[in-house]
Amino acid sequence: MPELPEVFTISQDLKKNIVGFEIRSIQFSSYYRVPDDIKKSLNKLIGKKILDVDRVAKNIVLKLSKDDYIIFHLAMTGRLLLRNCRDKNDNWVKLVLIICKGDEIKELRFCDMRQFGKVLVVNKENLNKIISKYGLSALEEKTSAEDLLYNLKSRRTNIKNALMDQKIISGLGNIYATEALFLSKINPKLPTRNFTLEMSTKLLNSIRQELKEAIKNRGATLPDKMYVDIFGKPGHQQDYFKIYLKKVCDVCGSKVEFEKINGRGTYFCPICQPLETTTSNRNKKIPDGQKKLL
DNA sequence: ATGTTTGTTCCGAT
DNA sequence: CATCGGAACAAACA
Repeated sequence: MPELPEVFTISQDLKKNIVGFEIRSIQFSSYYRVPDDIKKSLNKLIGKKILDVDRVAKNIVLKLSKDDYIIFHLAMTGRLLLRNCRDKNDNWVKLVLIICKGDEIKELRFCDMRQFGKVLVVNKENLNKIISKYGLSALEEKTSAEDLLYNLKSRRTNIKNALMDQKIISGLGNIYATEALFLSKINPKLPTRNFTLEMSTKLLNSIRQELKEAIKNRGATLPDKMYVDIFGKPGHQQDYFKIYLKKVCDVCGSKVEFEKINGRGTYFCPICQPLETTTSNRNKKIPDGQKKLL
């Protein structure tokens, strides 16, 4: 599940709890198919100190001494759990960083049921290369509605699909893209080509509102309980979903539509988020006679 | 049993 | 050649 709010929560908690620790050893699970070169580069990090923890898009980045960085991407079902050595085993453990600070020893366990998650060791240069592949940062103040509009217009697809594209704007996944579209009353199937600055502004505000609320609530844990924070605790944003998993629209009471859009389950209210641009056209522009090429 | 599932990457089609 | 969309990746659950 980890989308930006979940990754943010994990990264923030790690920063408070493991900065200053040193990597003492690393354990790999026998079934975890990690490439040998990554295993090797991880093993070279033994003895190094964790200087900082950061988030880049949906990646968690541990900054180590001497220009080394560990990047975790949790994909769909990845977890990072901070445990004491005596704590009972966790499910689906891929690898464990055993870290210490003085006499204090802790384990950072990277678990992943579906094994889509990734771990990578890079230097600053390669980290920057990875960072540069991502699009706008939703939470950064300097990201403007004009920037978003420009990126959206560069693609020929629907808005839902565009929001999921990390090269356009990074951090959103299926849940928060769905929620932000509902908040801004935009139909997920609306072509990005039809966007106006007014819509982009509204959308960016909704994205920020949604992400900030979810961060405050420490992310969302779905009924499958896959996402938990580093202490194994669920988030609470699922209690504040406005459309995701809903049957009835909170706002107007009509039946929520569920449809696969680009392969991803999407919830939307056909009344609050009409596809026809009849509502909210306060612009004086004449609605463009769109060619409906079939 | 078949169809779902929070993400990303790759490949084929256009 | 660039872009888009779907399949694949793997495992558990209903």
